[in-house]
Amino acid sequence: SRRETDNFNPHLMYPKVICVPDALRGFSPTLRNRVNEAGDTSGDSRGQLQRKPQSGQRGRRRMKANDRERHRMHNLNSALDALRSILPALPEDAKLTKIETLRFARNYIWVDVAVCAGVALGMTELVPQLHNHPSEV
DNA sequence: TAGGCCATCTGGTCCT
DNA sequence: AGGACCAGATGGCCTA
Repeated sequence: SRRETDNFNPHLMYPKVICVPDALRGFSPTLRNRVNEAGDTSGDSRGQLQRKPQSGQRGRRRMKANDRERHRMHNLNSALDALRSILPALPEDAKLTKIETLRFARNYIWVDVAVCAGVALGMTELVPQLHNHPSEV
């Protein structure tokens, strides 16, 4: 990907600074459409507003399931935000993408934590090996 | 304009 | 039966 090749090398210990100037990040296109177009649902063929209104018990179940799924994904994103917040040396405006966050955390755990642990335990002979990353995920 | 990223919807599957 | 989880599909925004 462009972002990965230009800004983030998963083999680097830390990613380069990545600017994500998106004031609307966190708001889905669907929600933005709802706000901006006030009922004009063109262009969102799968959006809730343009879907056939589901009625009956099946429709109610589907809407509840959608709600739960939205909530579940928001929780997942909150967890990712929490992870981002504890990763070291990240400038304010350098919000990592999801995949970058996971890779960065993995590298951080694998190298920094493992090396520190190795040194602390006096296992210095293992430290050079820790710099050889296991296969990429 | 293509490609990356993202939020959301949806149906399937598994679990309680 | 209902909830959690997952993956595919879709469409909008952003950047090079």
